Amino acid sequence: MLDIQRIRENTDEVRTGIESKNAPIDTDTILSLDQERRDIISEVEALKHERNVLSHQVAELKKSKGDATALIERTREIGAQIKSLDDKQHKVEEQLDNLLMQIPNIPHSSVPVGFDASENPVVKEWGPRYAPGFELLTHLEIGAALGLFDFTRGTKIAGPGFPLYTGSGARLERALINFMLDFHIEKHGYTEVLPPVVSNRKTMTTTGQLPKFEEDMYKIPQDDLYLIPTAEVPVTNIHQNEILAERDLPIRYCAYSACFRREAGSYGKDTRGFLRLHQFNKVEMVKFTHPDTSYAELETLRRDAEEILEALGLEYRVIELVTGDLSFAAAKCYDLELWAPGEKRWLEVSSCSNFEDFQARRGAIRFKPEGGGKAQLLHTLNGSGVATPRLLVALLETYQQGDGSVLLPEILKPYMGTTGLHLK
RNA sequence: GGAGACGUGGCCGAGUGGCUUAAGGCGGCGGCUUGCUAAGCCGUUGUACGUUUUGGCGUACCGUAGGUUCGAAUCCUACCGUCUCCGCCA
Repeated sequence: MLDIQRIRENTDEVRTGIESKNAPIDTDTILSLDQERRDIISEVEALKHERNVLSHQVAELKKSKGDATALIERTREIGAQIKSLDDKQHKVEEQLDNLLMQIPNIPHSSVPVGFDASENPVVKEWGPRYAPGFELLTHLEIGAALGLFDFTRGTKIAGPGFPLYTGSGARLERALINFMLDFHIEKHGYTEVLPPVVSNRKTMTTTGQLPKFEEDMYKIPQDDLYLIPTAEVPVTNIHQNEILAERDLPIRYCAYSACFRREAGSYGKDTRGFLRLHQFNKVEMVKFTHPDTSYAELETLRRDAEEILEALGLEYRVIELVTGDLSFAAAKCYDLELWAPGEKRWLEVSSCSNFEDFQARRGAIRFKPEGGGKAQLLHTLNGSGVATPRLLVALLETYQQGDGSVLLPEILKPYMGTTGLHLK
């Protein structure tokens, strides 16, 4: 959510920013509702002040056995006016809130202006192109040969997009999760958390999934809960409605969670194998930072994700998102993409974003400045570190051998017990 | 799922319709003292919104939302949460 004061005082800047995200914005309606709201408040507060004064006079009169009938009559009238103005104020505020909640975050000034993903610049490329002297298989062919997963039975159990990992495939999935968690904890100083995989309406609203993207979520109506699309949601809300000490910033959490996405409207795209799933596993990093350091923290966040890919020896590139491709809540975002040699394409495995105070305002996440003064909103950031399904794809396809086996990087040995996945 | 108890400031805790501008304490902050010394004394203390001549002024906030009343932390209703006991359960 944007600061209403910012919309009021820098209307043009806000409008330009929103339009660069290809989102329409009706600032006129917002500003007139804002004005109406403030007018009502002034009026109702004057009436409440009068009522308070008169009520004290009633108390005095009653104490001295005087006649308070006229005063009581007047106060009763004021009460009725207050009630009607209160109702009006609630209605105006509801309309205003609804509009404000629909407005996306404004891109940071460093973000290149562009219409869509086709204009995203590549800002970094790393690693050698893997070119063995044999015909490369896709992860689906490798997995089928080695018995790593079973999409047919996953579909039987739950439906398409819900994968069943089997044997070494299940262990490899678990190994990757543990490897990434340990890496971030030990090398990058994150604190591990293991959050609920469901969240309530308020929590989903803080991070920006609601109210705009209700259709993208799995919902449990009986209990008014949603399955989380990413650990970003519960972890960012750890400090919802809290005031933190400035000296405790930045706070860095990493979390494993299963993630659930309906992917409504994306049928036909990437439906094969692991490329797009309704349920997948991801290690997520979340930061709570001082506003002055959030962009430096975005760079190290991205670096923390890159190091996972480098430790696994996988070729990757970094994309900077143009304004038109930025998500609703993000002010700036990098995507990390792995090269999948079997699929012969780049696969997005991480998204590292700075949300500035957009989520913090929705969730009332603040810090108290060291030298005293008012609590102010902090900045939230998050990045995948990283998502497993596409990581698994790139890993299998990169490390496949000519004989149908897969030779995994040494760094996974402590987690897998072996580096070789062989045909039975 | 059933029964009961309880939700008050950063924390503890008093408060049964107007003398609450939420007592008192702890903690924090500022100052004084420097032979009460792992101390003592004094002062101070939250959030949001509106308004403003930037000094203030006003309004609201005692789990949340309604209601009763001239007036609600206090009375009523619903909901949420915590704790205890019972039931069920990995």
